[in-house]
Amino acid sequence: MDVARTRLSLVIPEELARLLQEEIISGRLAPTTRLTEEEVAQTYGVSRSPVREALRLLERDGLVLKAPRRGIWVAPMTLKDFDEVYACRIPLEALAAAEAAAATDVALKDELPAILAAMRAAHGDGDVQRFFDADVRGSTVIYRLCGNITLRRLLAGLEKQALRYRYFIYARAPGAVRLSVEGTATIYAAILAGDAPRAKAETEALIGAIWRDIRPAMAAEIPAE
Amino acid sequence: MDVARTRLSLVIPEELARLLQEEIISGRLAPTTRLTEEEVAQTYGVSRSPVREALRLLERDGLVLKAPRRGIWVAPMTLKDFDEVYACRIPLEALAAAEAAAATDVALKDELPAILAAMRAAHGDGDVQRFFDADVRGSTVIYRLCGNITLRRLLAGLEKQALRYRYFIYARAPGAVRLSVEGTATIYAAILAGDAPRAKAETEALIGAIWRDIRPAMAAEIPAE
DNA sequence: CTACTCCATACTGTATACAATGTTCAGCGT
DNA sequence: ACGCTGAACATTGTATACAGTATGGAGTAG
Repeated sequence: MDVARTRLSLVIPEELARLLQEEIISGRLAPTTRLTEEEVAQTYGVSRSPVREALRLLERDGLVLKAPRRGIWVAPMTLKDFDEVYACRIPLEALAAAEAAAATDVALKDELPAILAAMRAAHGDGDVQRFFDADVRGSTVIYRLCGNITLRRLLAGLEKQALRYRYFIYARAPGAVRLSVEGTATIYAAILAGDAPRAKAETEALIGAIWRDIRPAMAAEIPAE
Repeated sequence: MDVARTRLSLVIPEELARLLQEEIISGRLAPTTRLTEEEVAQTYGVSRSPVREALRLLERDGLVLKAPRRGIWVAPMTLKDFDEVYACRIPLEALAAAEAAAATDVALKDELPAILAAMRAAHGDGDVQRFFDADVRGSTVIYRLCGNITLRRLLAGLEKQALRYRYFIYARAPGAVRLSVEGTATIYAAILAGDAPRAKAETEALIGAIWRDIRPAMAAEIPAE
């Protein structure tokens, strides 16, 4: 398919992983769906070689599960997995926020207000997709600010799993977005003020609050494990 | 090479990654060494396909760096990277220890004393390699105890980077091993007692102490970045 | 009707061939 | 002498062919 080839032109495995990742996070590729290399390859008009690499990348990010000689499936969404992701996010995102607050890259910090505005606007319009795009951009800015490449690597692997659950809930209960928007505003303020301990504490508080807030709805919609 | 093929018989990329990982952690493959796929393939008597997958795995674990179309290098050891790894280890290892303390798998917990004994014995003999083998086994037991698969995935990627620095220092200043042995004893005691908060606090204390303890020697031996 | 065996099939894993790109160094011009 | 250009080379990226294994269903025995 020529359209796919064009979009994949730079580095096929990474681009392919990004496309598949969007499918999985948005739920268009349902949990436990079987992915065969040949089918993915034909869908995107490439051979199995880059597909295999893309699937390894998705495995690294926890979006697919792989069993040797048996195949690959979209990772199931379970309450256990949800809890695990949030338990790990709290300390890691807090660490990232603290380092971001201590950073000196003013130009990068100045992007945060615009991102917050975009989140608010999307929230006002009830546009979940746009809210997510802004949210992801905000995370990216914080990761770049903190400059800890190792932490960035770890968070990249968590963020995608987390977004999957957040997308799932927000698409069903858009009201839950408000909690995220307001908490994000508080965190950005702390980062802009250069207050690392407060950025850390506010991040721990927000992620913990979101966790508690959406967990009951999650428990009603997905299996325990 | 037949010997290599035999050792690689199960799942070649994973086995290959494990062998290369040992080479890197032990320093036999020096930082910034260029790795060409063909050369690795010939060394182990396999084709480039599994080699490429193995190198992706090592990239995931932060042991090699990859630039598209340009090649792969053993990741450099720098003070910045060292600091990053330890900053991330503190909250993640502490979380793992806390969950391990709360676990109920008595059979698995009972393995800890033997592992501690092995660490002490290796320390007594000044055998760095054996100390590390025991240390890694201990980490594995804790990860299995805590049952948080997501956390396990994140730590697996950190542990290898961390071991590289620890191996580096211990091989030069074996006395630093004592700190690790005694701290580990305290943590294991907390886990066996089912005291999650103490396991968490002791782990934070130990990793922070090791960090501070070996950092000056590290600063003298490796570049800042 | 059930359970077990065996075979066909589909898919993953590995090897190899081919394409494309980055690097290096000789040769030329300034 | 120095810098630039370009072509040969080395190496990665992709496609395809082949090998080996897990799965599912037909067929048969109990």
